[in-house]
Amino acid sequence: MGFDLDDMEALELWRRTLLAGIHRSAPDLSVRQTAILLCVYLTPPPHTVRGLAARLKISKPAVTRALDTLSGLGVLRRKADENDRRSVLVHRTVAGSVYLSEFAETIVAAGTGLGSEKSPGSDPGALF
Amino acid sequence: MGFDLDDMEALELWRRTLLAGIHRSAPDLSVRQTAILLCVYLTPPPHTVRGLAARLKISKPAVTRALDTLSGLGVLRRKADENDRRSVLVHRTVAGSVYLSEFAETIVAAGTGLGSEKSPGSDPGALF
DNA sequence: CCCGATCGTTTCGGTTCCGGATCAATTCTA
DNA sequence: TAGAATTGATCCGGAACCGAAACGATCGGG
Repeated sequence: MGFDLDDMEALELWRRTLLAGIHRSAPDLSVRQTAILLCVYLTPPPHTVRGLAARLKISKPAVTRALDTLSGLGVLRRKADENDRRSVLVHRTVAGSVYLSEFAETIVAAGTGLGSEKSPGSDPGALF
Repeated sequence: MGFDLDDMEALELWRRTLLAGIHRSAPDLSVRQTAILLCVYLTPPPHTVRGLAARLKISKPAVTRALDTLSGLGVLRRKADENDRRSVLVHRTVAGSVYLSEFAETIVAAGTGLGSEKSPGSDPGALF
């Protein structure tokens, strides 16, 4: 699985993806909201408010508000923990899977044909 | 330059990078501020307010305010256009190059060892 | 030399987000 | 079972951001 990415390609990948995301009419999430969404979908459950706050090193109210927004969009779902009813478990949704699939496609599309742009005379190690 | 990235790897790359960015004590830029910074550094000059606004499809005041923040951080510099003094040209700075170099390293670090995590039994095409 | 067009900025009103403190509900402990 | 601890939500004041509209400065055509 040759996965290689030099500094310039990394920045160009990021630029293209952000550009595509801003252009997209879909509700664009903030950095923290996106991070929460990715954590819920890519790391093993269970996911609680305090757990997400600790993992992202942000405050609990910030997580609560982000969950309000994300669940309002339908890409996430809150569910009471039956074993400890103080806790709230965060679950995935179909809409969230669709959203992230499209987001992944955006990133991949931004990365295609990225390694073949090196101008022959450029110093391969210099960024700027 | 074999650059390959499947959907799951793309999302995981994004998650790790966002996480590292949030943890970093450095002033975390918004999505649009980052996009402006990357456009200035990765696309050929000249860069004007209206040009950036058009490229990012955001309003001119949003660009002006982002330039206020970014130039305040020292990662960008405004300079009057001598040929057309209505225009403002946006230039790079050393601090900006340093900032983006570190950002690029963050992305690359998030991407290292990303392709060797496929569990053998997983359906390679299914995201969730 | 104007007068319209264009540029970036500022003003304005409104929305969103933040962290600390606080709260009610629930669980744990002595 | 009473009190301490924990969890998530809410309140609060402040900061950041947004787009539309208005503004001054500048350029260009007639």
